[in-house]
Amino acid sequence: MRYSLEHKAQNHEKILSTAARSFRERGGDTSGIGTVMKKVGLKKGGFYRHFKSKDDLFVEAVARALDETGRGMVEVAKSAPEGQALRAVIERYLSVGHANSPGTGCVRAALGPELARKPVAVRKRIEALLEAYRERILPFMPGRTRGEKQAKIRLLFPSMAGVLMMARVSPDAQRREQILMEAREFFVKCFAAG
Amino acid sequence: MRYSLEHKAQNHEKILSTAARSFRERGGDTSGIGTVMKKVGLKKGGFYRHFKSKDDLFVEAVARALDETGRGMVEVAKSAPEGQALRAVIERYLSVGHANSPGTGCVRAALGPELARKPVAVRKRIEALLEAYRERILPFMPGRTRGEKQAKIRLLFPSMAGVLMMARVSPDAQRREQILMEAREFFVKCFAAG
DNA sequence: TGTACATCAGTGAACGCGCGTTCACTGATGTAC
DNA sequence: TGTACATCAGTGAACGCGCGTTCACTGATGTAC
Repeated sequence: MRYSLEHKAQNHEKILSTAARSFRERGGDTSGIGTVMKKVGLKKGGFYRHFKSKDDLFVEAVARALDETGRGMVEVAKSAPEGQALRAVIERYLSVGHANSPGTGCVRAALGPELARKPVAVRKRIEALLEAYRERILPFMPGRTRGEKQAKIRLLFPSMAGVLMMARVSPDAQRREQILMEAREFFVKCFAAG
Repeated sequence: MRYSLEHKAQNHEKILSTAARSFRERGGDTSGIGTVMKKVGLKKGGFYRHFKSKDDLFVEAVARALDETGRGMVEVAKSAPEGQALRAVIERYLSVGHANSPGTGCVRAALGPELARKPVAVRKRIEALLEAYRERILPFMPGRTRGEKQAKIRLLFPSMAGVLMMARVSPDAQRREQILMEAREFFVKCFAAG
């Protein structure tokens, strides 16, 4: 049967947000279309009324995830006390909460190596999404020139992603907290000094 | 037919080293036993005379990879000029060569999120392997106490892994080089100052 | 306003495919006597 | 030293399974007249 335009938009949205979470939680290769569609409450055959292919969904899910987490970071920065924006961003990124919730967290830490393995065409699209993310963070970055700020962001976020990713490997919650704490101190000192 | 003990040891070794490379290049989920065995020159059925399961191979391959890259880092450190050991390690880790050869490179940057998704039992084994890696690097780390040195290593390597991993996402070779160069400067300044 | 028709989101079954794993079998090597 | 036998690495075929994708079909909704 036919459904209303609103109905379709709602399901499209559900598939996208479910995939964005599932990919980050399980990895793109381990997270199947069938599983995603089941969570949405549809049969997997219906998937192709919404997306061209799984690869297509993957890139859109990455886009969605980067948009949401980027927005989250901007919110954190904006609600921080005067001059503490970047510190707040770093502390949020390297929080225990972020480490324990990969499904709603940073794409870099959840899917980094997978992104690196994608064909160049896909990596170009992803690079553009990462660029947009950096652009949002730029206003909260110290530095004299625009280029200097960008360089710092290109260093800070991948570094933090690496720490977060490896903290997630640790089976010991206390150790994990300790690593994150030390990393927060370090990155705040190096990037948000003052 | 039966084969000599030496013959078996050789094939075991071949499977392990081929898997260690293949997993890092393609990811553990995307790299099948069939593919690995074909590269070795055997049929996939023969795999189970050498390993209990794919999971078993995965952990052993990670162990092998960490051992080899750890040894490589120690070699780099030892052949560096007086007082330049850690600088040499950082420069090797964040080299273009390392970025372009994930198959022979650091497990963290190639498989990090995948490791984080493994069950606790597996993560405990991997944590022990990472601990052994850190232990090897320890002598080249500045710091007053053993704990201080360990803390620095736990921060430095995951951070570098994140940068390397994200540099690999960049489709532009020049941009990739630039990021790595800036990161080398940064980490040398912060960890191997002097 | 009422009627006829086109649209198309979702279903359910099927497709070929590669996966990890199992198993009966082979036959040269290692071992026991 | 020579013979009989056990071992077991590797083969090849098969297993069930879930994957991404396709497609004929359904039928309520949106559209045209």
